Amino acid sequence: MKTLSERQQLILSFIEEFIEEHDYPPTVRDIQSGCGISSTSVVSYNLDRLKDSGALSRDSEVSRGLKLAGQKGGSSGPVSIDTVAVPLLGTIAAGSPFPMPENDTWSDLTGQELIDLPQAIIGTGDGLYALKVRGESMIDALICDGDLVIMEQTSTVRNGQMAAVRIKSDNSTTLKHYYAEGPRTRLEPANPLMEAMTFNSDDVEVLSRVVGVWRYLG
Amino acid sequence: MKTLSERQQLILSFIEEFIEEHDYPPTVRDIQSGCGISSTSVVSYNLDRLKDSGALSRDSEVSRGLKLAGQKGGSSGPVSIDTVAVPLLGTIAAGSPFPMPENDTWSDLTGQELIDLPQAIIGTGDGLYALKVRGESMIDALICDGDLVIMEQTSTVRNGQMAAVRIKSDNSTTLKHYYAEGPRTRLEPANPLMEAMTFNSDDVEVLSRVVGVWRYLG
DNA sequence: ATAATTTCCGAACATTAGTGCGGATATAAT
DNA sequence: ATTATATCCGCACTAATGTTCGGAAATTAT
Repeated sequence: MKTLSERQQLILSFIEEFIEEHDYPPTVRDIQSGCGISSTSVVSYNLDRLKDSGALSRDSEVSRGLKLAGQKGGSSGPVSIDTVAVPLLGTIAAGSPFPMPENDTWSDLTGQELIDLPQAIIGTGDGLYALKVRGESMIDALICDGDLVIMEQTSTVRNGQMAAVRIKSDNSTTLKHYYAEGPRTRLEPANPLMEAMTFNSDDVEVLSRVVGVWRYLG
Repeated sequence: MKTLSERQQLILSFIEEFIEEHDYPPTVRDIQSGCGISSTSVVSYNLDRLKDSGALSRDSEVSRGLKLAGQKGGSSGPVSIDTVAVPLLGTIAAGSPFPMPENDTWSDLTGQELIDLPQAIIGTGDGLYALKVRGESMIDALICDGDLVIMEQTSTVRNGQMAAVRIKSDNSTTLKHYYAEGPRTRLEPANPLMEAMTFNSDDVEVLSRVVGVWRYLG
């Protein structure tokens, strides 16, 4: 996709702010003066470019006929808050390969099932994805069948954080609290009743960080 | 306050629907044809009445310069979805009394901390409340320190559901899977490695049903 | 009934606001 | 350099749109 020019980004953010303030979209001339553009035709031109790029839709010959892409309709009824959509990439089960967001996969997330989580408890949601747990293989991590695990794709975690780690020597993947201790790395189950284990640091590979766990009991 | 005429209510609902569909307000003439009104001036007249009654605000000499009263500001960035606010009533820890939403408490929820959960995964949210877990006393239920437990106040649960139950004879409260088996009641820990226990049915009291568990690992 | 008030009508009117067009400038490709 | 291509400029044109106004019709008050 073509990148948006500086002016187009300016226009886009101006439209956002204008709607935020007035609850209706700006006119071409509002954008003109708001973005310091010399001619209305230039605004019109760039609006068409933005339309081509899919950033917004435009109703022809309609004043303020702008709609930002991804803008949800007005809401009544229950309260609305900001949420983040997290793609559900697959399931984890004992023995099965650990699903990871590959670069190829990211671009083709269309049709993926999405999990909506409140932004307040999840953060920005950048690089997050979700996995559904199958089976009881994660009992040590206090995670059971049916749980939804929210993960952040990263290879660096701080000590004490929970992560999906792969033990290269026996090609297994588990969720453990991670403690790098120089040449050795200690992996500690969430269940304090279980024993921790240590490995050579170059034998463990961090695949993703565990951000949260959601268990729903209908 | 003066009651709105039939035509004014019609106009009001038309504006709502129009915004719902287009994401920008209608023009005077949109309203005219949409509500079958003979003259634009009549629309303008009634818009002024609606403005007087506070039902909407109007920007003078601005096309589509309408804003419905009580309309939420437009949202950019993360998507907004319907959510349910659940009050956080307190904490559960080993030995401490189990917090329950008393009738008195419900009426005075002002200032209570609220947890927002997506309606899609929580349901209507009726009678729900949240508790924060302190300590490791719930390990058997695969629940650890810091977890947020979402509960529904009810005294009737179906077999297999997880509930907060009180054992009268020793005045303790735990979270267990509940199985009524005639005169005896079996309580089964979520952790399949642990043993189930059975009690006389009139010795166990169901306090609340466990709807969900949320674990956040910053 | 009569008067006062509200609501409606139709038709202009005056801005507001989207679009088109010739040409100037820039930016990228050959 | 030279051709394409993308942006920009100013201006005019026209459609879209809010407003005004005299008077009719309906509703309410006295």
